[in-house]
Amino acid sequence: MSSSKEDPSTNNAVIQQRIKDFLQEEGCRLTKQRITILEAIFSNKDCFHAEELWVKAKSLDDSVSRATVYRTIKLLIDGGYLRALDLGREQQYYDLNIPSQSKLNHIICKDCNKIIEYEDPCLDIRESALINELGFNPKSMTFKVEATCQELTKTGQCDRKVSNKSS
Amino acid sequence: MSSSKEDPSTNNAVIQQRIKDFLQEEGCRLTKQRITILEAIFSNKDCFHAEELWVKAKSLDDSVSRATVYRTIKLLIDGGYLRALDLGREQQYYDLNIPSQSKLNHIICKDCNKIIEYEDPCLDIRESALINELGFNPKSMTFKVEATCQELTKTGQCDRKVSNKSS
DNA sequence: CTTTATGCAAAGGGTTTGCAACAAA
DNA sequence: TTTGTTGCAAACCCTTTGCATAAAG
Repeated sequence: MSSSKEDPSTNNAVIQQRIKDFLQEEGCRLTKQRITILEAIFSNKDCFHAEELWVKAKSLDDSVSRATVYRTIKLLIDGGYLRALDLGREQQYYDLNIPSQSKLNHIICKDCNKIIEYEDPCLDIRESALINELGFNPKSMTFKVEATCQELTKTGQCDRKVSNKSS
Repeated sequence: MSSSKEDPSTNNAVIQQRIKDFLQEEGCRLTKQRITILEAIFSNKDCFHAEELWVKAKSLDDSVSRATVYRTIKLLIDGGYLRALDLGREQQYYDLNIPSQSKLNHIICKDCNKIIEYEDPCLDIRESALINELGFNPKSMTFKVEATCQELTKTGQCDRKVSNKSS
């Protein structure tokens, strides 16, 4: 019951199909660029920004332009399939907004610059209750932590960081 | 003991002086523009963005330019007196980074577009512990909630929102 | 006086948009 | 065919920066 791998609602192929259905219901066309961008999104583990997504999509189909990536991202956000994260000023980050896959909380490692997503249901429940007491109905919650890596501090390297010993 | 009004460390005039001292120690000059911008910052209740601060400062001294506002903000962030908030993509928000006054958590009201700051020590403690267990030393934490206003939903208006009955 | 700070306007950088060509359906 | 979509490049918007002038110390 705690395994989500068998849960069809978390199967990427199923979700991808659901998004395609959504697009068609909306009267949008399933262009090869949009399909490519979807594939690029699902090939990402966690969150990503537009430029990353464009590079990935472009590697799958060279005809994909930045503009289409931005337009598709907006489309998917409107449909509720992607979520914007506001993790930094430089560029917007996005991730899949599938309830069973959404990890609302982010650690930005100041050492390796990676963004680590993690879940904390306690946090969500507690904050929902608290916000509700303050007179609001929460629609989205994001928790961002900037941190340094203990492993890197202790051992001089960590799994997340590409080894910088050689070179 | 729970009153912070008498605590000299939270007295705006004292903090403002401390910032001036800091600037001089750093070899910076106390120009009238910087002093004006400081006054504008302290006349704000909660967080603000650069444009708001510029408008406020300009109303106090018409000679203050946007560039100087941005440069002063950066100076104060470097000194640890202001903090950048990353509440949205459009523009950067800032607030005073005085421990006793810092409210790390923000509700962005989707109805009135106001940003409400609130404190939740439990949240900070819990998350610090959790992040630490994950192998990180947290340096900064921000929690953002987008929400709708219950009062506005129920009564058609709320105190935060400027009345939209007339007009 | 010396040196830092300022205002202005132009440059940056991510994102959006107008438009003519293009391709789903 | 028809209508929505694309790529391109220009436009946008917030923020930063180069430079000549101004002013703090």
